[in-house]
Amino acid sequence: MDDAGRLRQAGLRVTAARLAIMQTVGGGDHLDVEAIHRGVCERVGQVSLQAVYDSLNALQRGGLLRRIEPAGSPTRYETRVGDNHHHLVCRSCGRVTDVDCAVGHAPCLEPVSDSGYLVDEADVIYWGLCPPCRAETGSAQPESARA
Amino acid sequence: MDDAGRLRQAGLRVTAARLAIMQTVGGGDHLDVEAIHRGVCERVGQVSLQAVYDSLNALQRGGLLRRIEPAGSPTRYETRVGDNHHHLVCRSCGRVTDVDCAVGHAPCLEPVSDSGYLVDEADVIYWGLCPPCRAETGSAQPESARA
DNA sequence: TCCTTTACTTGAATCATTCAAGTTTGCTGC
DNA sequence: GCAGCAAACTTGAATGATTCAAGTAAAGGA
Repeated sequence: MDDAGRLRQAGLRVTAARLAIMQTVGGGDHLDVEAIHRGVCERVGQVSLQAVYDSLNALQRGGLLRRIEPAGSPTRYETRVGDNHHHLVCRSCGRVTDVDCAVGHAPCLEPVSDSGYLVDEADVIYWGLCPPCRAETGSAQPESARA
Repeated sequence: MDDAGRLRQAGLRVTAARLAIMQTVGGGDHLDVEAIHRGVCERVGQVSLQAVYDSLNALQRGGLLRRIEPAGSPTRYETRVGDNHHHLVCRSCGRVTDVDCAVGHAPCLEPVSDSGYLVDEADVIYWGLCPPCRAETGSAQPESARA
């Protein structure tokens, strides 16, 4: 299905701004709101930043976009939704990279004890240095991850 | 070792404010900065909010506190550091609950492909509803976690 | 006890994000 | 194809957690 169809299916109206958002986010790499706004304006002319925020929220609620919010850095968005993947985030430059779950359908992501919580999602973020930033700082070989 | 000793070991000066922060965070349950500030003032009288922010950062850098930053909610702190535990966060009330890693020393937290990243930490947050909020909203039985 | 460095105070600034009110536009029904 | 309504968009302002800056106070080694 195309973006317009997906929008309708989510009960959202099809507008130039929203199609441009889908294209921009889909063509980019975990873009932040500012970058999305720039991309949208390049495609369809002036669109207000607030419209971008509003649409991003609507698209996320509708399941067309996934929101990524690494601690201490602005929100980013991606079009890869509904699957089982996590993110590597660079501490130095903020770059975000997709990484598949180590165990397929995330059995280890169900907490041993859920303490009575009704769990509906598990967010996993790996923190580290991306290859370019590693080269810059001359970091040693990888250690293992600790939780 | 007591808090004063831990502070010195981290190369930090021992002050009434910092000891009060350690006590407050240790005695509380994943408190946010405002709550920590209140607790500190109760213990040692007026301390500026900025001093609390500054000390929390210093204590975190020194490894005496762990910072928890669930997406979309203010930063929280805890004294349980250096072990392998994750967090359950309630979508409704924001409550944070500790949960041990399902697999001991987090083998599944090493990404399949680290894409060349030098990974040093993995953050895992489970999102859901805590028991009281579940009761309020009359939610059904738990689903399994998806990543 | 002195001196240097670190911690703290007060006050202002930042920045992502949200709220509010009014206007425009997509789209359903006629 | 047109009317009407709700959703989307615009402009402008507000919010709130966090940080920055400059000056004062106090910890702790010499």
